[in-house]
Amino acid sequence: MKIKKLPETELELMLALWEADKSVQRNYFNTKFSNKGWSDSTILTMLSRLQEKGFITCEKSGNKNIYSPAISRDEYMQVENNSFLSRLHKGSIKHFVASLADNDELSASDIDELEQLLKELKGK
Amino acid sequence: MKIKKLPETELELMLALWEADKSVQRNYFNTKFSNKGWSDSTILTMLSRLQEKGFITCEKSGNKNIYSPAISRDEYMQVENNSFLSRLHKGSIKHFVASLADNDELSASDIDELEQLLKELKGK
DNA sequence: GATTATATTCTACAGCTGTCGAAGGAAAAT
DNA sequence: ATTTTCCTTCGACAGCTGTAGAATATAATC
Repeated sequence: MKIKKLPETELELMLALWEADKSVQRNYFNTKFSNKGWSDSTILTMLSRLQEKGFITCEKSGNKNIYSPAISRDEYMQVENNSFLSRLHKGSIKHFVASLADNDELSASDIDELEQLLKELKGK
Repeated sequence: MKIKKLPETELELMLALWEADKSVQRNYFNTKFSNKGWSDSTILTMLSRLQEKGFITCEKSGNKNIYSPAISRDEYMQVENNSFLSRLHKGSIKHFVASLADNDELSASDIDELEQLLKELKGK
């Protein structure tokens, strides 16, 4: 029952589904990803793979499929967050932020926002 | 000349190579990854793929290969860091930290360390 | 120099991903 | 009831990954 990381395209669909925050039908993805030039088949294949993998459930309404998430965004985020930190930053958020700073990818406003956020978190 | 993300196992080799911080021969990886149970062939295949992809260079010394990185750790980290943030956290480190907090994956000491680091960064 | 031990290169293959077109079934339009 | 239109399910296929045995080249040993 361990959650695995999804390949890129399947993840995009999941993110869209979580964002919808309700059950949707295939068409939702079509419009959402109209820019990608994916054929209906492509989207349906990805959805059925997500289903096999246990990320979504699918029920029929007439001839149409209705999709719902079977795994929550938070559950999945945990997997991705941990995987990222442990693979690349010794499992520590501090190392990650330091890495961003090393590469000049941390702006002054990023720093301010972060400090602000940390202050709030401590308040709890 | 855009750097692409590496698959898991190739990345592990690269990380090891960067860590070595000098040119190494195949044997280095063997000992480093003795726990993985990889055969010599497996390691050599991955190395040759890394070479094709332009991540390392390889020169011969007698019948032995000597490998060196052709892409720096920092360059690569930038790719991974940005990809991670943009794919999953709206491109913002703040959102990422917030996500960790939401999932109770940010300990008090993480927070302290981070604040400390940010303070130092501002000092520059 | 012939034989034995090593290291590398080639070839292979199954499973996963990204992408569909073709085939089949239900709904809508005539 | 028939035709047309949608929608979904079924293959399909090429490229990428993980993994390694077989074949080959090079070095070491007798």
